[in-house]
Amino acid sequence: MFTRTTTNLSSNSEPLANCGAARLYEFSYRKGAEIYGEKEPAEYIYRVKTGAVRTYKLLSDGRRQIGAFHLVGDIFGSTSGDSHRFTAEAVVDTTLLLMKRQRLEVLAKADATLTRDLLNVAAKSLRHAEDHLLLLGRKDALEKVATFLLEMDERINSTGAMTLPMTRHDIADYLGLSLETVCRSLTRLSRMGALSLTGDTTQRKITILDRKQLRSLDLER
Amino acid sequence: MFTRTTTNLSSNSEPLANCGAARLYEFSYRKGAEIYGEKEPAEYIYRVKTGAVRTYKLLSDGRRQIGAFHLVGDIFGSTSGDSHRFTAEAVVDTTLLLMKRQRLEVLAKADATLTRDLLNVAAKSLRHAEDHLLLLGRKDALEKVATFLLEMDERINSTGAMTLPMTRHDIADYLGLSLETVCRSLTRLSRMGALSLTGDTTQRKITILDRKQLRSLDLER
DNA sequence: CGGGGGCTTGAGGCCACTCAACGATAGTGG
DNA sequence: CCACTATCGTTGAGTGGCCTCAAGCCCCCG
Repeated sequence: MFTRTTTNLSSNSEPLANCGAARLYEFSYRKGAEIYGEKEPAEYIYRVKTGAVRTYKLLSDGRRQIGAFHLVGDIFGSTSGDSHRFTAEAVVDTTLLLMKRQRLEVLAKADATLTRDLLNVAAKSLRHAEDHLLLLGRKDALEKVATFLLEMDERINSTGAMTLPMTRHDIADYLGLSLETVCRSLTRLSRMGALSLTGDTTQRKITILDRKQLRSLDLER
Repeated sequence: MFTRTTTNLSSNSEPLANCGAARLYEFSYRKGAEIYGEKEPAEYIYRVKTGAVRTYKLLSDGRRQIGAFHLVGDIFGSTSGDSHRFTAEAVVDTTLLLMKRQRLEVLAKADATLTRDLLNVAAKSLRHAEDHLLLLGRKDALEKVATFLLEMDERINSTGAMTLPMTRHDIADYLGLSLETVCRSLTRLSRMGALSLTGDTTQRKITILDRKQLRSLDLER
């Protein structure tokens, strides 16, 4: 919850955890539902309670670029500007906690820790975007998919076994590929022994078998 | 300067302009000189007084992705984290104004406007990065170059006539293309009548002749 | 004057794209 | 219960856009 789930209030591990003073709202979205649209005024900050969210931009001819996936615990919508630059949609059925921006800013005036938290949230988004620039601009398909799998594993549970909430189409639009290329890259990685693909359409399960091999494709220095 | 160049202190137009209280340093860099390296501790915030700066990431095999160009007046290095995520280099001979991060943070504690400025600077970087994601992931070569020219025109003087400080190679690494493709795209745009290329190697001058045509290639909705 | 850096253009190849077909599963309504 | 449809994933065939390699030009500088 934006709230006191945690005993550790050190601002790094759980930013905005100590905001009991602000009113919290909870809201549920069906799979595919829009949470906010590009250019809408940014009224709330959100935290994922259950489910997953994608934020994206569109070109006028329909090409889509997903900027980020937000998983359980993630905070998003912190556009430090008046209006959103992305559209946000529920990837699966999703519950969010939301908090009024304005209220948060008022609180931040009196609370230096909260201010720092807000800056940290912004900085984290920036870091992610910057890493993604390198991926989109300079990595080939196999490298993109390998990087994606390592990112998701780390963010879901780091066990190497994951059931992805998003479709191949979503992954493709996140990585700047076609969905067919995502498929082919996964099969290739599977054939290389780096991972195993099990489950059917509704339960896409991926298990990382050889993390080392994936890391060798994820060659940031 | 980070200083009082401006009479308008409204935080939107000239963030961090009112920091007379903080000590300012001035430093010059030769063309190609490194300003800071990836993973170095982030000690300063910078503002371009004259010249231009590129910030980039490298893959271990040498592929480079330029994240942003910083022109006169731009503020950069505001990694709200301990260390830099990019390397910064002077594109041409450059003079920077710098200010200690730590000092700035101390001042920000007492000054809500300054805090807001810092958030705004971070937000602006984020916005730029997010726009660039769309470009890198979903635009073709001609669209990338058209978008680039419109961005540069707007940031330099909006007159349609500009002398770019960066090389074709820099542009390529910014747009996720090869330098040859950048060349070919420029020639194509020139042949289409959208712009004119004049000057020699040392004075790369580009004049936009048909802004409408460029905009139709820059099809964000 | 020779060398190096930057820009342009051409030739050819490859990677990722499009188009297409097919299998599997879930949901819907007769 | 069973077509019927829609959605998602996988795989193949063929194409095309961008990359690589290469050559040549111009300008500056030692």
